[in-house]
Formats: sequence, C-alpha cells, structure tokens
Amino acid sequence: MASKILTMFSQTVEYALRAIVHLAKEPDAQQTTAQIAKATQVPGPYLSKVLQTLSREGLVTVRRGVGGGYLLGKSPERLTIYDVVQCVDPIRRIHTCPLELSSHRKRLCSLHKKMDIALEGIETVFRNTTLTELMNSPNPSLPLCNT
Amino acid sequence: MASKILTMFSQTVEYALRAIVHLAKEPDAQQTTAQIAKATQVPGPYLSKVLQTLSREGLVTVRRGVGGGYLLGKSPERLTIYDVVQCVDPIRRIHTCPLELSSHRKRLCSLHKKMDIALEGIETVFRNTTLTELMNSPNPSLPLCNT
DNA sequence: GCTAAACTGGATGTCTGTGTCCGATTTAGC
DNA sequence: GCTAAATCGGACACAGACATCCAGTTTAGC
Repeated sequence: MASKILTMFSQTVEYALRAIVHLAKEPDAQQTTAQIAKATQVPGPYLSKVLQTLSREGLVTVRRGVGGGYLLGKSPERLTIYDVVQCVDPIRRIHTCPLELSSHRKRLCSLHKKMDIALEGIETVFRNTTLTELMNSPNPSLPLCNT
Repeated sequence: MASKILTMFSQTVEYALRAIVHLAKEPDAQQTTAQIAKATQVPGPYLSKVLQTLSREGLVTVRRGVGGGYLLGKSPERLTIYDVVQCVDPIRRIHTCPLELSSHRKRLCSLHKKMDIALEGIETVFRNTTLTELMNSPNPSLPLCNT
C-alpha cells in the first residue's frame, strides 16, 4: 500500500492514470513495466496487472519479448481520463433504485437522484479531459514529474 | 452484502444516508434500530454501528433503555448530505501530491488537479443539499418510500 | 428494586481490493 | 535454435470494509 489518502477513487484508478500519463509524455517511446513502475512509484507486480487491463481495452499497446514494453494505444487527444477510469474501475451511474422499490423503478427518489447528479459531475469532468490537455496544461508542475 | 452496485460511494455512506433520510421523514418520532433497519433495508447489526458513528458526531440523538431509540440530532434545514458523508466516510480533497514529489508540494500537477476538481464538484453538490430539500423535492417518489 | 427493552463495545467472521510470486510464453538478437 | 528480456496467467498473501454476535449497560414501567 502506497499511501491510503484516497476516498472516492480506488488505488487502481490512481495507478492506471499515472501509467497512462507517463506513457503520454513520450507517446512514441516504448516503456517496460519496470521503467513505468519506477517513474510512477507504483508497485511493479501490481502495475503489471493494471497494464494488462489497459491492454485488453486497447488503451495501451503491448509488445512481448525482448525489447518489448508498452506504448500508448490511442492518440492522446482522443484519450480521456474517463476512458482510463472506465477501463479499470468503472463509474456506475445510479440508474435504478438501490432498494429496488417498485415505485422507483423508473424515477429515482430525491436522495439517489442527488447522488447520481454528483456522479454525473465527475463523469463530465473526466469525459472532457483529454491526455493532451493534461500534458499542455499551463501548470508548471508536469504530471508526475519532479521538475 | 446488499447489492454491490456502488462505485465511488461506500456501502456505509449509502446506509447512513438512508437512515438519516428516514429519520428526517418524521423528525419528532423516535425510532428503534430495528425499525430503521426494516424501513431502509439495511442489515440491523451493521446499521447499529453506523448509527453509533452518527451519534458520536451529534447527527442523531440517542436515548438508551426501554422506549429509547434514535432521533435526528440537527434540524433538517441545517443538515446536509455532506455532513453525513463526512461523518461516516469523509471525502478527502487532494491537497498534496500523492507521490510526494517535492516540486508539487504546493501546486498539484494537472492530473491530480483535475481529480481534485472532480472531488470539489461532489463536495459542492453535497454541501448544497439539505435534508429539507430532499424531503420537499417535487419528485413524486418520496425518499426510500414505496408509495 | 426487578424486569424487559434498547443501545454499547468488543470479538469474530467473510469477502474484495491490493499486492506478491513464479512458471509459462513470446520474441529479438546472436 | 539458444538465450535472455519481457509479458501473461494463475496461485497465493494481506488488510480493510462489511457484517454478525453477544455480554454488558442504561432506563422506563411496574
């Protein structure tokens, strides 16, 4: 366990985002699991699993064998935070009543409606944030970079 | 385990909100753990723990002994979803770099900044939603009520 | 004060997310 | 084809969230 500061976002999401952001920094440089692990401070063996998940969905491209490693699977301007999150630990909007009350079948009660609105907000922020935007942010702190 | 539909919000948060909303329906009627458990479909023994937590923060008032039970501890118009969430499973905003990079000490990188903005959105929705608003919603489905 | 109703606190059980390990498989280079 | 670099897949380990149970304590009503 790294830190356990997170609520709302799972450790896996945090790790997946770090890896993707790191790969996006040099979209053409193949990187080995060990290299990514070191740069992102993610436990190597676990990162390996996360990368496998990302690979199944095509978010990263893998080459096995000597000289292999990972590469960003989509162009950074068409890859969003949302894509990454949904791949490893999907946000599930609340569509039906968690209590399965028959009268709420089609229309959520005000409580669950509010909770869903909160989820919608996250979804929107994440859908609208591409990797390119993250990299080109005017923020002087480059993602994950200690510069 | 009830359903396991949730991401982002813990089961405990869902349970706590159900209990509070239920108590808010009749702010002057003392309710026993068993009664609340039945109405909200929350496992009784676990609900008991959740109510204890809410009680420690004064969100609910408890009376022990015969004829005892729980009562809303604050007036519904001054009690928000945020209060409940923070009590049982607090949302932690991202204030410092999770990687503890020295150069991000004061200014988050664009990735963590975005994640924090998403959290801020939830926080705002929850801070601005009082129990009164939930109860008076024009929504025909009353919270947790199968009417 | 006795009894029964109700909460309290601690011990315990279970399951999932996180994290590790290792043998099997793929592949570049000789 | 051999070897070494690298991923893949499954098995295992651990911790925390969720859930249960019970003996102890409080209290209303007799």
